[in-house]
Amino acid sequence: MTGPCLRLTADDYRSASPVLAPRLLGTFLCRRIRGRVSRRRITETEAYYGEGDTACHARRGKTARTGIMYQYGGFAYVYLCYGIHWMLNVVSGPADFPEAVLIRGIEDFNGPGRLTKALQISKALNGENLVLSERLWIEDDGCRPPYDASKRIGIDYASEEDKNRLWRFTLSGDGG
DNA sequence: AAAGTGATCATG
DNA sequence: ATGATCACTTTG
Repeated sequence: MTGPCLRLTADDYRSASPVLAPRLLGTFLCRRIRGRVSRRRITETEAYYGEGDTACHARRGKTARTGIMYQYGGFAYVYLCYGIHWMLNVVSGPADFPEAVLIRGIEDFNGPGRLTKALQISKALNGENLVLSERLWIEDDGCRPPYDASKRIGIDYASEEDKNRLWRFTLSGDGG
């Protein structure tokens, strides 16, 4: 069941990242480039939650890079990984608590580094306000697809407890 | 299996 | 100032 396509609001981003991450599955990641808007459904996400989450970039507290994660939800957190790939995250939750949702896949582009390349998302969009932006935002048409939860990947440095959290979310039947 | 690649952060 | 690290992708 779907309805009109509405931009996510500030309230939508107030959810804790383990709640927001599956909620974002099936919503549209929207990017305007030179007047053209591309909309693609989000197919895979991961949650990173607080300084107590040893997989989270904010595990060692607030720094120049992680400061944006301490904002209230609705901002983009974009950082460079392995010197090559830009990662897109959606900051969630209340102010002063660092958490975010990593966008790991969209229709036609699986992998967090590939989707940012396809949508030309880089450092210039770090800190973008997704509630107000004309360049990057998320829309919801009411689609609530079935999904699976599994362990996050690429976090060998985290504690066993945090590695075992089922905070990776994939559309059912999407290979996850 | 392993390289490529550079910003970031802890350490000195 | 320096070096280790890294929420990945591609190639062999």
